[in-house]
Amino acid sequence: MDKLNANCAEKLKVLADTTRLSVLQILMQEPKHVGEINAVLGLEQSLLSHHLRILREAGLVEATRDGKAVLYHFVSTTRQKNAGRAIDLGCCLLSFEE
Amino acid sequence: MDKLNANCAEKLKVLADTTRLSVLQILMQEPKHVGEINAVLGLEQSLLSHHLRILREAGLVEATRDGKAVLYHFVSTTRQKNAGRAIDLGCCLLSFEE
DNA sequence: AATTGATATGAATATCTATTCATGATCTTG
DNA sequence: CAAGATCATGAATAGATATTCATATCAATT
Repeated sequence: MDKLNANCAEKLKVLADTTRLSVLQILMQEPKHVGEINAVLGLEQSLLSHHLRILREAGLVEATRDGKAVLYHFVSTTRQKNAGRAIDLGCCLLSFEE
Repeated sequence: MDKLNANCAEKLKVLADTTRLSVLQILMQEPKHVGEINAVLGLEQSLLSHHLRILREAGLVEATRDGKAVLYHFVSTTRQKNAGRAIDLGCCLLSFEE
């Protein structure tokens, strides 16, 4: 029961960041290259890269090579199909729809 | 749009902690005194108190004096009435039901 | 194969958050 | 009202996370 919470907290930490939320919002609309994402956010190149890694390791986004660029897309799970604009953390479901 | 995310991230940070999740779980069942909460969690007295303040300031719990003890209860919002075992952050809804 | 473009990685640092410790406040009871 | 019980607060520290900077990787192009 405490271990479950630790796991859940860990996943929430991934989302509890302005930059990562912005990235997710962007990718929830459509897949984008790193450069395109940063055209919107205007961050230090490496900083965005670090945040993308965190999102990747959390399984929230996936990357595929596309020429010299890399294309990122939001990973939607089965549970999300029923749940509109939401993010499935396994432990809980974060829904943004009003 | 970035400010909204900043606000949302701030609220998620409150939840992104093992101890605070545990406290919320406990209080979602029924109101409890600080001592009762700590009978379950077994933390340093002041540490629990610090976490309770964070939850209070986020509007997730409320405290009322009860003799020399203090009774805490989970604050449920209207939006939650439709949403079973969930936490309303204003910016988004966290649901724990499976 | 050398150069350029696009992204990732690692180490160093800065910033924030959790934890502890000592102390203060509030209520009850003898 | 002094003492004990319960909880809160503040300052100090430890620990974690974000940010920067320099460098590495990988693919395309010349």
